Amino acid sequence: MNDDCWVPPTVLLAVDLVILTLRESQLQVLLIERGVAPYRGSLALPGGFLNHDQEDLLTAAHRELDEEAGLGPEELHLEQLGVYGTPGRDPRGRVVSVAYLAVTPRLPEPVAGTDAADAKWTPVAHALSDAAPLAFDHRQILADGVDRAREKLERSALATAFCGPTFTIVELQEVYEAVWGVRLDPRNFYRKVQSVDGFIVPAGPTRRTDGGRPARLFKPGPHTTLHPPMTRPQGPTGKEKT
Amino acid sequence: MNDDCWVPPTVLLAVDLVILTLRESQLQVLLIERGVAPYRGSLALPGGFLNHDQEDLLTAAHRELDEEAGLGPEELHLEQLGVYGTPGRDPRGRVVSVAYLAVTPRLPEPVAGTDAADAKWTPVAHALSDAAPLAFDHRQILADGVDRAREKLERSALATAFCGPTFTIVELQEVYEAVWGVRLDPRNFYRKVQSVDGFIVPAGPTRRTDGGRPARLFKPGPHTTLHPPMTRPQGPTGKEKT
DNA sequence: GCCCTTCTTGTCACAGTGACAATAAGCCTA
DNA sequence: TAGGCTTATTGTCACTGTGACAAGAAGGGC
Repeated sequence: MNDDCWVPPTVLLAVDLVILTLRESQLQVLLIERGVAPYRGSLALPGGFLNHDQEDLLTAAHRELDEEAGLGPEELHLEQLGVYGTPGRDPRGRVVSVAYLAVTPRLPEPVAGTDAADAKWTPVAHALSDAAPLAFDHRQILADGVDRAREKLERSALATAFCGPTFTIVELQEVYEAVWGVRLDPRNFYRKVQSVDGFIVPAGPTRRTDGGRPARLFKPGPHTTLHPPMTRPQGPTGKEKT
Repeated sequence: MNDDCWVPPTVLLAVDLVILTLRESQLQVLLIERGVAPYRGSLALPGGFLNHDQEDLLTAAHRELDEEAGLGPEELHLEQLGVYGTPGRDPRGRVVSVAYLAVTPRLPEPVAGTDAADAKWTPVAHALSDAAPLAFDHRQILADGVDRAREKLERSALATAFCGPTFTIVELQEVYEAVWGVRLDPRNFYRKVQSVDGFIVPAGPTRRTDGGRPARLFKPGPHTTLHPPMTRPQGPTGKEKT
């Protein structure tokens, strides 16, 4: 009410990154092993505090992305996931963290020799299991990030962000299968994905082999929203209220 | 990097609320007229700083909801919208604001006699127009909130939050029409909305009149996610990339 | 009882989808 | 160089969900 004669409390602001990729047909996330307390030795999402008082949030996220994952501010899908600010989530004090979601194409090697050489790709299924307790509330953040990715696959062209500049339809299907955790019919997927307006466009007459008949190459189309949307099979578990 | 010998910057944390309702068949938002600088006299979203160092974000949002809108922490849909922390968005310093989205049933009167008697419902179309410049970056926050509501109407039972405990199908249709800004066929809407599993259930044999044939009453069903989803007409403007 | 209004139930053609068969195009081997 | 193997691409078919539109049902007012 009377903001005049009252000093509002301050908090520490951090950013955390959920960086997803596809490796060995599995959805994987980039985790680092913490070298300092708290949670020293635990796995955690890449992230850190704001550098200075005037640093923009998105800028900070990109900076961390570069520092901890060696991924420059290229055209890397980076989207705000949410804020996590429950008191007590960080033993160091009142830390409020802004989480971002990033998706990157298959990378041949885990980033190494960089600032944070201890960054390693980990299958999401393992990171979310009880076997690998993450630091802070990072398990929740990761779960939210994966959920977001699953949803966005339905209505946006996010799936192409998992692929390189060109890709085959089967590769695109593998993205959907890995992220959604389902099996899809190649024939129907082929038909469907091509009927979505502006999703993917043929990339030259090029081809690539793989054992059987060579597959056509495609690249991301002009549209980022999908019409009609890709529909996820298996009537999602109709959650009950309350 | 070396978190040890370095003091991370602190910021001021605030919450802002986008409170939507339906009045006179229009989507309206609750705005307050600011009584103090900065932006004194301008319209703004309800909101404020954290009360104390240990206050939870959601708690703070509910507190503001009560203080500025007189809406208790009843079963009011309150959902995190995003973080707005661009440096310079608030002349008072580095203020990072967490925005929440709330939806409430038709209220007979603008909240009055309360703490913030200057709160008033404003049609969203007007609040987003150039005619009524909002304080800070609240226009952007409002736009994001409305977008979110539009999307959630498709796949969640959010529409029922605009209605009272019981409602007719026509009333529900008015929600969709107002939020989406479209006209829907009553016959198809009637069929569709009833075929969605667990969306709405009949509320006793009760009825209510309105001039013509009395309409059946319904209440929210057990499911909060819609299958199949309500589809928004008019192929959304396929946005171009870049 | 008749008209007017609004709610509710049908009908019909058509697009989109899941299930599944058949063909095409390379490589590999004999 | 003719199979044979593997994988990609093209079809087919039945069925569901949807948009467009007509017809019937249930009150209120005169």
